[in-house]
Amino acid sequence: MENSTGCKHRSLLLAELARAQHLALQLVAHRDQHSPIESFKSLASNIVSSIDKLIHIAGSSTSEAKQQLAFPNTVPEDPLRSANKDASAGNFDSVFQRNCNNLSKNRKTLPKKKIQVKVGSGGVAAALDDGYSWRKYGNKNILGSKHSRSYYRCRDRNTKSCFATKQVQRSDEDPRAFDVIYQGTHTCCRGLPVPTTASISAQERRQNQPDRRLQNDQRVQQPNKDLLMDFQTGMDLDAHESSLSFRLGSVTAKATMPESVNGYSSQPSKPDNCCFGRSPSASELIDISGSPNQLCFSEAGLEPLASDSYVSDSLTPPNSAVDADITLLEFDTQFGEFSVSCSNLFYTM
DNA sequence: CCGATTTGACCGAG
DNA sequence: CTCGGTCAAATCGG
Repeated sequence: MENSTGCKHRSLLLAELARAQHLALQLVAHRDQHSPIESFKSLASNIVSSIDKLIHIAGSSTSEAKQQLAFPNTVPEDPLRSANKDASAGNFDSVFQRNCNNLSKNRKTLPKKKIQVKVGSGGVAAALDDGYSWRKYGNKNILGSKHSRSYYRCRDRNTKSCFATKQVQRSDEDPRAFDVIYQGTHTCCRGLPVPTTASISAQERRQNQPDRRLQNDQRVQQPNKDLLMDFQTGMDLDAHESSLSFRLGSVTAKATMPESVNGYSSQPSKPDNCCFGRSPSASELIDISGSPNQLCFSEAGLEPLASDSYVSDSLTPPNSAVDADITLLEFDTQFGEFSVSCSNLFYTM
């Protein structure tokens, strides 16, 4: 239940979000009109200020909400991806250059996506299997926690420079639950995940699937990029109603953020926000979190960046006022409905 | 032998 | 100084 303070916070937040959106759109317009760099900088500065305000508003509610507001339910952008985009953009911003230079140093401060998985009938392995291939690189006893935390990084870290990492720790409250913290997005396009299954340590894989080579062969799947490319423009983000509408093929849909997002309360067991529509009886789950799949504000509203344009375009200042990562498309093959999980809604300058 | 995990050491942030 | 995150040598197992 939301109290009056919560309502007030929400109103403030939404108003400030609307302002930030307006500024962002102005920024885009300035780009196209080839306005002087000073006005561009001024707008950028205002947007930064607006975001700062947003963080403070959220922060006055809870400190956790503060982080949630800055990077709501997010699988954060991979630092390497930033570096690549930076490089391809040629000149850009020193902030991203620093990200590139201080990859490991900044990782700690990167936004995280925390989820909680429960061990079901499939066992620990199935509960923790997210379809990606991880290599354990550390284990640590955490102060105040009964269970140690395991550190994993993507197996393609060296071969494909995929810097995605995750931490797995058994919950103190519920021994059947695991807290999983993801950092960075996969650039390896490996393992396309059926969300109901998921990631396990190599040790756990061995325990359950003795033939590792077979496992390795099976895990290489390609993301459904065709669907991503079919994602059409015509989106509209309504900051006042916290909704996102868009079309996919002939289907028009509207997503409304749940209370947990609007009220900035934390619900680790329900990491996906922006979901909508009825629960499909026959659904096809497509996780595209490993793909470049950002939405980008433009004059036309909120629209997706095509995979191919992602690297070169999405971090160039004029084109990237507001981004959102889609991590999950849920398509109901029976009813033609689908839902989108926006793991990220953030500003890039 | 090779690849993966374990584990103590190290480093940086707070 | 403490603690979380990472490194890398040692160890394990197929």
